[in-house]
Amino acid sequence: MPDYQKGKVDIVAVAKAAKVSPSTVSRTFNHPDLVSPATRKKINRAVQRLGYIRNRAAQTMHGKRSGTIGLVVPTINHAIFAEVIQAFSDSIDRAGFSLLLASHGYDLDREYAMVRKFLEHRVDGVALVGLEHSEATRRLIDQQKIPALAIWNYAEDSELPCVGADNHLAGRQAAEHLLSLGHQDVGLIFPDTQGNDRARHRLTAVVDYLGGHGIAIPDNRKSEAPYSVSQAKQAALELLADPPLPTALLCGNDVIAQGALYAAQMLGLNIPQDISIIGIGDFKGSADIEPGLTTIRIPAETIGTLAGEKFTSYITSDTREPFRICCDLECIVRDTTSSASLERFES
Amino acid sequence: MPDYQKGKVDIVAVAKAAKVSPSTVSRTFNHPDLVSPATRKKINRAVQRLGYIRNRAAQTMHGKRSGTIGLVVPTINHAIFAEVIQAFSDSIDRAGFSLLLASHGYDLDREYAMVRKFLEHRVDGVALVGLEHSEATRRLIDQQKIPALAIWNYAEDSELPCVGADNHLAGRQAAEHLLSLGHQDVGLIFPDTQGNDRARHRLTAVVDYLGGHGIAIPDNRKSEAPYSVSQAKQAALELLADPPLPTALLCGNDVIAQGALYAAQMLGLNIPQDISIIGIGDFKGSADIEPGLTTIRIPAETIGTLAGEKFTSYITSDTREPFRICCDLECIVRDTTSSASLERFES
DNA sequence: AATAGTATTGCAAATGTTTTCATAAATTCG
DNA sequence: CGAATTTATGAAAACATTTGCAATACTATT
Repeated sequence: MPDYQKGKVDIVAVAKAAKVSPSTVSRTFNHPDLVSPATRKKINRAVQRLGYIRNRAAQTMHGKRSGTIGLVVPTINHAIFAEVIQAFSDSIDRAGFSLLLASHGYDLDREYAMVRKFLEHRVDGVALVGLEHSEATRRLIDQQKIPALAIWNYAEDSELPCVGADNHLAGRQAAEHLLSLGHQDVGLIFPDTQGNDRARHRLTAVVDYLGGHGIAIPDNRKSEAPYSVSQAKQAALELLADPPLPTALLCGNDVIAQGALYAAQMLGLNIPQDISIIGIGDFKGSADIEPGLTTIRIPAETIGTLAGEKFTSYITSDTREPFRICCDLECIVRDTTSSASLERFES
Repeated sequence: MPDYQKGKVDIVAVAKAAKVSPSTVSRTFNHPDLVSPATRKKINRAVQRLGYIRNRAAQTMHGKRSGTIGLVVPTINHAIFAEVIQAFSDSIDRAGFSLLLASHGYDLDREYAMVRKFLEHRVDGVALVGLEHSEATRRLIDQQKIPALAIWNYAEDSELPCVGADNHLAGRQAAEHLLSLGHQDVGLIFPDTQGNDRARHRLTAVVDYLGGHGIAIPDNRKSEAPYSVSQAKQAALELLADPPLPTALLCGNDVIAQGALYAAQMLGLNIPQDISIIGIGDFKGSADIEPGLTTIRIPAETIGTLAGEKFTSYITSDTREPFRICCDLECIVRDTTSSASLERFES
């Protein structure tokens, strides 16, 4: 019968039960090769019997790693980051780390607070979304010399190691696709770009690219909506309120595109004949919608997995070679975009 | 100029800088009222200057709470739990706790492993999804006397404190709604109920209720699909392959319902005229789909928030009064269900 | 059989806090 | 003004580990 009875099962209780010294118990865990098989067995039996569980807090105090990595995301709620979080979590779990998660709701001051909180917990590293962070956050990371990682964005000159995609490129590819189909009258739905460099990069790339090809976007073709299907739907409804309709809608991400799609369906428009819609992201579900959403695929799962692998090995290595990994984008053409001339013809 | 230079900024470094003893520094954090305002100011300045950050690992070792709560969910990826995770995270954050998150992919043995991992980190509590857990998990929680919470399900006789909804009831309400519309030929799409008591409770309730009203569900009206839009779409496609079509589809959750909806649209069916579809969950987005999905609303956000509040106060109280909270369901009728007779008539 | 290794174990110091207890300083009151 | 409190601070033990060093017990070698 186990006798895990009254609380306190620590390494010395185990030592006592196995009739060895605490050091030997500790060694059984940390350097099993230094302990004779016989004693090891004794100790393991004692561990079992007492229901002992190692105390990482105590280990951490010793300068050993805490075995935790903090991830701060803008939001957990929406489809946007769920996939990266999942992949990142699984990936670091495989390397023996646990995930501390927090969200800041697109408020960079809260992001700072979260990082600080994680630092109190002595995480072995902090992963943040995007490359734009408050000065305070950057200083903190710098001063505390805590391994940090930027996820989701890529920039060849980023301060932090990063694993992500080039959001400028994502915006440009979306614009390119529309242009290649002959669209000249494009509506834009993007979120507020304040504190959201992903969105900002995409938007400027889109505007620049179209501008570079002689297409200016008048204000009445621009709409702002947060990453919410219902609010995007609303915004799209307004954008499509009075004719002439734009021939295409380019959306800041797939959540917005989904909203736009529903809005168009609600208005009885045929997609893509009456209007083309393109998103960015290729979130889970974008493929399944009817009609399937054309989008620029950002490989969230790959990013999360890779980020986890690279970051954990960065943390555990003693050289700490910085790295920057750019994940490829892909224009996934499904059924929400088609040639502009055709649209004009049919309408 | 700050001199946070060479690593080790601990409480004694601060003490030295402020020319007080470490005890006083500690007290400034934990019992500010016991230290004179003047010294407090000196200390705070030193803290600032050195960039000191408290070490919770060391505190934890002292028997103080670690300030972390572990949450183990089946999956982060899908819409299903994203909302609860977000709400729970925010809620415990407000109470000063940090969230350790892990997922087990509907594998209860992995759930056990995750709980164990969290225990090593000396979390102040573990929250699990659902009431069904492996014997090992239950024993672990029991032996370690760790505060535990079941989220998402409610049962009046649950072993663990719980905050959630009654999934039997959810299933019955869905069936009731369909029956009240006169549907007699109902197709079911549910996930594997192995290790998923939510789904199992819903399914048995549906079958029982319909059975109790003389409606048996033949095997060819039953289909299994995991919580994935695309796979559910596939399953629905098969279920709707050969006539006669059922007049309604009752789906295990909204993700599946969404897949079913897309499948029906793909087959050119009119919804709800040709076929009614009802989901369970009312996930973010279900309201926005076209047509809006009829579903049984499980108030995820409320559950997450409430769970966080109740659990943190449970943990911090010394009495530890167990609690069980049942959150109300609501049948949200949108545009994917309508009367069966009408359907027959139109077809 | 004595010597030199090598494999195994234990001792004790160190890690960064918190807290109890004791002490010193400041305040109140008669 | 001196005694009795009250307030503010410090010293040291405790928390659960890990690890460098020293000690002991083997094994192999000649």
